[in-house]
Amino acid sequence: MQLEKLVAYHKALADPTRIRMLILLSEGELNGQTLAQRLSVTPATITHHATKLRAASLIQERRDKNTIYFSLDDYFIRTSGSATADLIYRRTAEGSAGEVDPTIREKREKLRVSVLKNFFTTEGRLKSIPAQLKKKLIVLEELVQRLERGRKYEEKEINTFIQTFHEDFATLRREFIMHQYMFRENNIYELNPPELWQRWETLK
Amino acid sequence: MQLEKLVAYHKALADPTRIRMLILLSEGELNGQTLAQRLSVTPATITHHATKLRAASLIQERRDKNTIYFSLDDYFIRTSGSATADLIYRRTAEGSAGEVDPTIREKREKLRVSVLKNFFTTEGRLKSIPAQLKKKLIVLEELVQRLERGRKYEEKEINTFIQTFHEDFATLRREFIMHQYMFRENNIYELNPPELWQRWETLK
DNA sequence: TGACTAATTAGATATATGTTGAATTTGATA
DNA sequence: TATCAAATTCAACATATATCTAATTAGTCA
Repeated sequence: MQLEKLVAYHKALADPTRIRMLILLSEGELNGQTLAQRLSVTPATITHHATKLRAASLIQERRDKNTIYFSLDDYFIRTSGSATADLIYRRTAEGSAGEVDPTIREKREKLRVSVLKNFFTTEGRLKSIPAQLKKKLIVLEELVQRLERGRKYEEKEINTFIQTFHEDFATLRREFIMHQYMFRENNIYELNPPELWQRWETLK
Repeated sequence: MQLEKLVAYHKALADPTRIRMLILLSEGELNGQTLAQRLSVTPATITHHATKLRAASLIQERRDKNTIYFSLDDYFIRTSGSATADLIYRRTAEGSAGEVDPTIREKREKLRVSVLKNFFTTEGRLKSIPAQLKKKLIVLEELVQRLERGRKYEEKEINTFIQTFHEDFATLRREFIMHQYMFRENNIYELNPPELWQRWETLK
């Protein structure tokens, strides 16, 4: 049955330790001992979780001597669009060391300007929602920065806000959440701190 | 913490009853009693699951007199790209009654021809993977129909097959799975029956 | 072969969760 | 107000699962 596979997939991702495992693996392959140490659990626990992640085709293994190295299954890495993959993949995009090459910064700014020019009308309305993730994020960030930090918004307010730019408020509202620009609780929306935003600059 | 939300989301979808609930709701809103009956559980169980689905923003509620009607949160409906949303949303796309307006059929054929023409070279190679879901599905279907029904493929075979059309075999292989054209078990790939395929014709 | 290391398995425990029937609450209506 | 229907809460149970320690297996290398 088909249903069961879906459930198994979500079960695999329904545990904090396993997600943290995937996040660690997104920076490169690691063996069981190391994973155990980094996650403060025993090797037995790693084996347990590895079994489930493997069953869901989320990780792969490679053996070298006595040691088994785990890594993300490319099957999984490729995803962007699921919030989960976002969280895990985002970190790999940019090395945690800061400092950006000035040439790179220039390029980014150029891209940003060009996206804004192409996707917004002269009146400032959004012509269409970019399909390409990087461009979409530029647009989302552009919109979201017009919201007030720390203020709580009703769903209706958000809808109205979005509609001044684009008719499809449901999609955009959802994208705000998915890419961590906002969060919602009991239908109240609020801006996330920018550290949590999915930033387009970090995508390769 | 951010991690916890992700986990909660996956937990919400990590139960067969809840997924079946969402599938039922994809055909329209239903109240608790009806859901209970359709799923062969008690109303208490529905309340329990509804609480979790609501917490994950997957359903909405509307009250009419004494009765509460549940429906999918548009937040969720919009998704396409996650296999889960695929499974749930697919059913809503085309009314189960068959028969398609011949004008519509013509339009579809035109779109298909145009996509094939635009995305394939004259040598039959794939120029690029369409970003738009509908077009992507046309391309995927075009590729996948060249595979043999009922035959089991090694991962390497699939890679080789795909590479005759496009270099990025990892992405395409993944798309085959995501959109239900194939399934895999222990790294053996096999075609799904066409009834399971995500068909582009059913997208509006 | 024997010593060593990484991984896995097995058994145990605590916690989480899906389900139910019974009791309670909520809202509508006669 | 009394009554009815739908939903929710509560208490109980069974099952699943995350984690650990200890024992075992697998594989390497001197």
